[in-house]
Amino acid sequence: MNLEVGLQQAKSERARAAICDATIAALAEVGYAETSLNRVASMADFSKGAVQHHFPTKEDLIAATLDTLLLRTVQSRIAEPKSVEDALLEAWQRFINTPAYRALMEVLNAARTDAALRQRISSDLVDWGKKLDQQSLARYQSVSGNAEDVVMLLNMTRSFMRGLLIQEQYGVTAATTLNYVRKWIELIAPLLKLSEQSVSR
Amino acid sequence: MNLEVGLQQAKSERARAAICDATIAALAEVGYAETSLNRVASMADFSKGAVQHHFPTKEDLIAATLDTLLLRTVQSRIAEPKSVEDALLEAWQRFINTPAYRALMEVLNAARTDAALRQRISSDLVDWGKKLDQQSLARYQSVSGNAEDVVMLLNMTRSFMRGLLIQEQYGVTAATTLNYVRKWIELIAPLLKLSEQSVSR
DNA sequence: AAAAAAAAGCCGGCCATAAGGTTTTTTTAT
DNA sequence: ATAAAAAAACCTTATGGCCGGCTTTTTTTT
Repeated sequence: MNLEVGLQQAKSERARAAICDATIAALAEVGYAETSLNRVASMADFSKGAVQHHFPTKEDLIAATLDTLLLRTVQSRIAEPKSVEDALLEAWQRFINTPAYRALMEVLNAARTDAALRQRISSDLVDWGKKLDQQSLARYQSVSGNAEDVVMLLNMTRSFMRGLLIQEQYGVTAATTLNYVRKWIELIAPLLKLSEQSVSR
Repeated sequence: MNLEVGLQQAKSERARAAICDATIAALAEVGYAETSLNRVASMADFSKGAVQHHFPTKEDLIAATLDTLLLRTVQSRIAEPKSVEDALLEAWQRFINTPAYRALMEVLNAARTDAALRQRISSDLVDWGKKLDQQSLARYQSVSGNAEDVVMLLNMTRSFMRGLLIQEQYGVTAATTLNYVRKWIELIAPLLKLSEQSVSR
């Protein structure tokens, strides 16, 4: 009767996932500095000891959370886009302008000044960047025929959207922000076209 | 003999400026969370008591520092630009890609999740945004003749550059980043032209 | 005497460790 | 093969060291 190989392992896995989810929520809501073990524990409905059992140090917790975050953003599939414009707008609405991406930015920002954390996560981030580039190449083509342009334009778009998230706070309405996104797309889209089979199953 | 109206006042003013400078450096180097009164005091070569005399609470310190930061970035004059391209590149190199701007972003990011701080600084930030918009209008014109476009394009440029600062950390070289900047300038420069008297003395 | 600066002390929250207790898995012995 | 024993994993609670922010008190300067 070993259908469920590792009842305990499964439980453990569930616990780790729940804790990482709570960490993401905390990062998005209160930022990196306030994302304490205490807070994460109470948000995940575990004791602090449980959290520390699964993730001995805070760095471990953050690194693990970042991994699930990166994985999630890469795996997020976009419904068959009709046009480049649609695809980019979707990217903003369902990929960047989300709590999860805000959590990601909190970690990135923290890593800027925390050398240990930066070292710990940098290789993951580099891999992630490469995956995103591959994804760009798979989904888009440059009208100029230059593959490098595709990667560049998509990275620029992500940069722009990240920048929007920061500006967001001071007197710029969501509608204005959306206008900026549309304008950006208007400028960029003519340089791109969708690949034939843009949906990879 | 009141030639020096407030000798003490002047000294106090100098102390405040030095403390704010130290705060900016701390924000840029170690981030918002680690910018403690202790650290600022030691960096500015004052006692903690002195810092707290001038800025009773951390919020006061941050708010004052932000003010000098905003003032400084607005006042930063750009040497008579030869072209739109030059002007935008200068904006990146001497305005955005600087420790001071990084310090500013630390405050902005902290304000996202710190309601009290956000409330405290929001009006300053809104004013700052307006000043930047005015500056954009004074320096640039849209080839379409539409003034709104100028404001929008310049704000988009700032967003994009902010986003570049974040990406900076993970495996993207400074040269690549500069390439992105150039590409963006290449895209939007044709939509803008310099105003006649772009230098307001 | 008033303002500025320095020093000292308190409070609270953070991360980390360690000592139990409970549940699951593995090993051993019959 | 199966039941008991041992080991391991999981989780809780308690504890301690540390540090940042705030307040109060003392000293220095003007």
